[in-house]
Amino acid sequence: MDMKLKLPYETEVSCSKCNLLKKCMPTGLNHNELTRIDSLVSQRIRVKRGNDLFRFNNGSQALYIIRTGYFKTVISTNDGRDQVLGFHMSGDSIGLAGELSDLYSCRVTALEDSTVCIVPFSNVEQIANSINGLHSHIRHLYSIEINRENSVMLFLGSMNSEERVATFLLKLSSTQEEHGFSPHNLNLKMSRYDIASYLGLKHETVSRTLAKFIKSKLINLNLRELKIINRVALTSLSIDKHH
Amino acid sequence: MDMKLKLPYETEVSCSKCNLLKKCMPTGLNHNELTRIDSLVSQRIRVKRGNDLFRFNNGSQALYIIRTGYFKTVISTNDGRDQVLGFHMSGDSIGLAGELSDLYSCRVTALEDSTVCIVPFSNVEQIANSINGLHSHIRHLYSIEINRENSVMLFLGSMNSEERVATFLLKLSSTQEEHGFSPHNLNLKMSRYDIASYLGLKHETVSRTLAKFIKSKLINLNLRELKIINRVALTSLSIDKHH
DNA sequence: CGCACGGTTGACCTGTATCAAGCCGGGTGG
DNA sequence: CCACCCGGCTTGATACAGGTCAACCGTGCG
Repeated sequence: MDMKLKLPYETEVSCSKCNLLKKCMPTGLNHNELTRIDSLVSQRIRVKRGNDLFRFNNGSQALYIIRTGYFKTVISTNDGRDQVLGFHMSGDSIGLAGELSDLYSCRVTALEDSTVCIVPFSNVEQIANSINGLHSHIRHLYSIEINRENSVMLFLGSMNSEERVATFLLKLSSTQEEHGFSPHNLNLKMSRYDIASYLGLKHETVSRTLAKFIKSKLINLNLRELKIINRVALTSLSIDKHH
Repeated sequence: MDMKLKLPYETEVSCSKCNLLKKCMPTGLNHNELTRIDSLVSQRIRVKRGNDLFRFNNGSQALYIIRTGYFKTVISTNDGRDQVLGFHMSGDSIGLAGELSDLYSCRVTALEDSTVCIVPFSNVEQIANSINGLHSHIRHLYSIEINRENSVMLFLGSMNSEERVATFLLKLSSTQEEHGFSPHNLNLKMSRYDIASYLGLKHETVSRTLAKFIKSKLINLNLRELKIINRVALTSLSIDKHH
């Protein structure tokens, strides 16, 4: 199950040369600090599609930063219920929850072949004081995560199925755009089941809602290739009636 | 609206003499460190029931630690929809989300007269390096919050109304117990509307579900005085079938 | 004292779940 | 290379949980 493959892999790069650096570390580091950054990362691993990026239940206490690929995080109860908590792509940090409650188990599954940098908090602790803004950067990562979860709670708690799906698609689209991809053509990495779980719906409802969007010419959809063709209408369906 | 009342108030105490210290700061501080802790708190304020503990949208960047009282956090969209994100009592930290997204506005409302200590992160930044474990303690606070939100997403995403209400009551009960109160007699500080919003239900549904619980002798209820009389049955209704 | 708001309960309606059947595409083994 | 199968997905028919609308009551605040 735990199919972390050790290096080497072709994309092995130091942090200081990584093009994700500005997303994953504080900005404005001087040369001195930059050279220290590399020592934060204890490991760079590959995770193959369908496999879990495991977090040992206690004490792991590391930040997992996605270099390439796509993940979902899933919480499950001991009576077997699952809930997808989120999707994550390159530049995102996961593992912030740290020590987990004993009530639930949480796993992080690769939805495509991925590479991940592991930053143990103990390393952060050791050198953070000598790197300007690293602590507040970590805090920033946390607050991003909390804000993300807040908006998930919002749609889980108060939106109907159309609003949920529309919001989901728009969010996906803007994330794509931030990563330099087209905001109109989405390549869904997750199954309808994953989407359904994430949105608190059943997969049939997701299918039907997407079908409705197709019929009313808001989107085109072929398998997992989705094209947004009427963003305005989609936005007016979603909860955030802005831009 | 922003009814923070300045000191003095009778419960004015230094951190080092505060009985919440072990909950709100790292444990095992030496005397030297203890004396520094007080300088973390920039202000201790009162918030009267019904008033908001405001957070200025950007840059506030402070930790609000509840000394006494009870709060709810609410997110609202610009189209007027509200979602209660959580309830908080003494010892809890709020404001971890820090800078908020521009999409939603978030407020923290006192459900009873309360007192709050304000710890600006800038103060933390200044002295954290000289206090052992403060940084990791702050991280711990974040991870508590994230875990809390995860479990909210779980019931918002996958539970029916009975499970939601049962889980809610049991969670309330165990929180009470942790604070040294009876786990059987709950004094609900929040309205049915608040509960409903939190649980992603309508207030009528909350009422009816509670009525069902009363009829089947799981609880007694009079206004906001709630007594758990069949905890086992309640637990078997809730999602976590453990202890 | 009275009013407004929180809460309960009933009757009815609807959105989403549930159950079921069938399709398609990709991966596997013969 | 083809056939098969399985899992992901769609679509339809039906059921029901929870939402909606409405009336009413109690209580606590002004």
